[in-house]
Amino acid sequence: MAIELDKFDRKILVIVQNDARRSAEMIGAEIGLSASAVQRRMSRLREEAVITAEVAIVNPKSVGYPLTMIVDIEVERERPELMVSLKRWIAAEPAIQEAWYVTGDGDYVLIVTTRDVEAYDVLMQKLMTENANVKRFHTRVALGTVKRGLRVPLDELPE
Amino acid sequence: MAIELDKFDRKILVIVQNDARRSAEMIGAEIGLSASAVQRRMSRLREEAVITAEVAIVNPKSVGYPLTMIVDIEVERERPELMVSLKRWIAAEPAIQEAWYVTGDGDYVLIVTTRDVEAYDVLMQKLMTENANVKRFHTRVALGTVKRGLRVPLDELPE
DNA sequence: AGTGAAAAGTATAACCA
DNA sequence: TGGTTATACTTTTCACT
Repeated sequence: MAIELDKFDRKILVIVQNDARRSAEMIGAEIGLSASAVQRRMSRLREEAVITAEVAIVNPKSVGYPLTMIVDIEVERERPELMVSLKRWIAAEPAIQEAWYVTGDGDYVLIVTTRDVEAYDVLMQKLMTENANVKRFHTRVALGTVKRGLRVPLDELPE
Repeated sequence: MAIELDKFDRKILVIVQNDARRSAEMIGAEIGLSASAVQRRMSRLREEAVITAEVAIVNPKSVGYPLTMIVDIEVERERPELMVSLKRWIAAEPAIQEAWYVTGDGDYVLIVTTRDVEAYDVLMQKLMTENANVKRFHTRVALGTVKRGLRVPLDELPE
């Protein structure tokens, strides 16, 4: 699963994790490589799915999605087929931004964003109705976002 | 805070939230607008910080960061100045990808990624030592990632 | 692998409707 | 605002080290 990355690859990743619009020429000047070498490495990183996507980050508040909830879900693990369909349900629901299956008693942690509490209530009722294995859930509302990102801390690596 | 976005803006955002490499021409063809109209809207969206960044998403596993932890932190709220420095500490720590201040008894929720459990232990010891107001923390390890992203569900909007 | 240069594709900005 | 055109960049591809 881990792919061989040299110093240059890691430096490129550190840069494009912050700004994917940087031209290969600029990146090359920064790390000491020609533009075409940077381009070739970028295609390889995309090819090997080290870079899985290049996306625009939208400010939720400026488009009317100010609410973020951290939701703990307790699930009955007895029926594996229901677990599979729950995962599909989560994956298909746009309001659920992130979801992990975590240590503990059959728990999932969800990050959910909605326009208001009503929309959140509707969503969670739908979740309970359409997934019989969800026993209960516990909601925490984000009062403030300290940090948000998916950046992998490559700059911390030795060398 | 909320900015006026018409149907075209929202369609553009839906597309670039998934793929920021799409050319304005392709986007225009998809939504029925000329390339330059799309470009102009894109610059406006960047200008007004509706789009806050365009970034490459790196697969943590392929670069040797397989561990994700969901960490609940309990904080003494008595001294506000310590709260401020805790927030700064979190913001400055690259291993902490996300952090929210949430409802409950002075709690933060953190999403942390590290190379191994040792690195995680070191990090959390450092957190406790350098932030006197952190009373205790509780760790859940992500056994599986169902979904990961920062996509705002604009496609759900009326019209 | 890396470099450098030509060809193809994109973005940016000025102008008209 | 949206569309069109001209110019400047950027990426892509290819020949060579």
